[in-house]
Amino acid sequence: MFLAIDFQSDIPIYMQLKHQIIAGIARGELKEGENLPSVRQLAQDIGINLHTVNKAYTLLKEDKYILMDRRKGAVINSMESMADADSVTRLREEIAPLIAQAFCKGMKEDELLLEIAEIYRSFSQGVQR
Amino acid sequence: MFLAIDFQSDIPIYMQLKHQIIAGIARGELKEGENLPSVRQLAQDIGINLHTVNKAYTLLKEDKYILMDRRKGAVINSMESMADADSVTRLREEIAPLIAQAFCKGMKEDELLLEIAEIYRSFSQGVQR
Amino acid sequence: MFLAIDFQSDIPIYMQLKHQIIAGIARGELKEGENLPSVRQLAQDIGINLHTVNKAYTLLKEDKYILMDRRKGAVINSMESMADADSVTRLREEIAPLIAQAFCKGMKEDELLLEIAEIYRSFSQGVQR
Amino acid sequence: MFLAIDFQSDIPIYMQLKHQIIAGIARGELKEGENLPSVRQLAQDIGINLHTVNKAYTLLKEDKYILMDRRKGAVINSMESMADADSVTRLREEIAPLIAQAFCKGMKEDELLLEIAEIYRSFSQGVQR
DNA sequence: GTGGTCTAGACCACG
DNA sequence: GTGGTCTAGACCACT
Repeated sequence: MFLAIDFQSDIPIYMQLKHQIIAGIARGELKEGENLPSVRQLAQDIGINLHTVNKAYTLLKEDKYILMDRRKGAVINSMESMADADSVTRLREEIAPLIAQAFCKGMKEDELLLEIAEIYRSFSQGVQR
Repeated sequence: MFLAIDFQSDIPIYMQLKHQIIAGIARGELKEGENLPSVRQLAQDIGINLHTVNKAYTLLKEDKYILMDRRKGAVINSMESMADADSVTRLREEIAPLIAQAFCKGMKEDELLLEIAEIYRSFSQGVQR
Repeated sequence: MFLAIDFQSDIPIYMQLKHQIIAGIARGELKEGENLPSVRQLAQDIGINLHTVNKAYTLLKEDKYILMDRRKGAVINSMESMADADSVTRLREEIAPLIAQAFCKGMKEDELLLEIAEIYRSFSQGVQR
Repeated sequence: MFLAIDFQSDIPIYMQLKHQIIAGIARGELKEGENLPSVRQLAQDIGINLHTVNKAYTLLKEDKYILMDRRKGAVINSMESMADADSVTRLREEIAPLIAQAFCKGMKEDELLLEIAEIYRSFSQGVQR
């Protein structure tokens, strides 16, 4: 899987990392049981600090996307184990401001829903839940 | 309009302020040409520093939500003037990671679309575009 | 002569006023001996504060563009009386940063000179010096 | 690169800073990829507050002169990336009032063009575009 | 009285 | 050690 980090972005690197790994899971590029590179390895590959990768992995673990195994390192969790009502509530709160902005910026309801559906499908394709 | 700031949140105050004012516009509580309180006034009302309010106003101005009128202070812009292709592109990029998370967390496509539609309508109600 | 003030501009109103009156002189719309509206009149016409117009007139007088006559009010000065080596030196200092920006923004020398010449001619047309 | 700030000037310090850094780029003293000092470092060197330096850097970033790299701090952008049609339009509007003044102050067209060309060349010397 | 500028100092997020 | 955030207080430009 390819990770593209934008060092000029105002989104912290560890957050970009987290987002891209989740996207990889959603697209089915990272499957249950699959190993992520070691913290050291990934940090070196991207050219970032160890701590940064570590923070991303820690957050992914807290959100149940991965499991940290002392021997095998970071492993993708099963889709069933990821599901979590609390997270969905948090997502709802995070998405509302974006929708308000979309509305103000002139997006119609059906336009917005079409876009969202398109993005959703770009992920769910080929992933067994 | 009522502004509720969560001082414990990890979202910066100026960002919460920005979000809530945009939500106010989307809900039609703040209409074109209407004045926002002065930075000093609002800062005092909320109990924060005026520079924090100023930062929120500056961002809102850069994103065309408000105008800084030299005579009247901060004024809500017209919905037409807010529209902007660049912002929509930026929104798309911000929303994608949230949808990937929603998918992983077990939300079905129609569930998601239903939620989004609901939020959208909670805004667009009673606002003339 | 028509004065268009942008109340949203980051350029102070008195400065916009000054610029536009100088432009009027340069375009020959305001000729030597001609009267400017009274401070009161102009302030009311544009919908701004008395002090703001006053400040613009004061600056124009300091820079020799107009004469303040107790009986006749503000009067356009003669082009000969406006000339002033000091102002030219000040202009040079003000224009240099703009040229540095033009260069960085990719303007070629001949492009820049062509533009400047065009602007210059849009003024000098029909004005006797 | 040497930065000379005039604390008596009516031009804000952050603006002088911005101008001088742009001039440094135009003169080729600051090249693509080169690092600017950290806000703290520069603030201390000049003897001003770090927030003032920060404001200058933020403006330079918004105008594409520099990039804020999360790992390396402020970095000079490539000349190609600086180019931007909007900025050129804005420059045109800023330069027009100065030309009107130059005309009124008695500068002839060829005098003006000669001066501008001289300033332009003082910048473009030794800079690869 | 308004926003803009500058200073100053604190704490935190980031790398 | 870096920039980002927030607070606080001062002065000034502008209207």
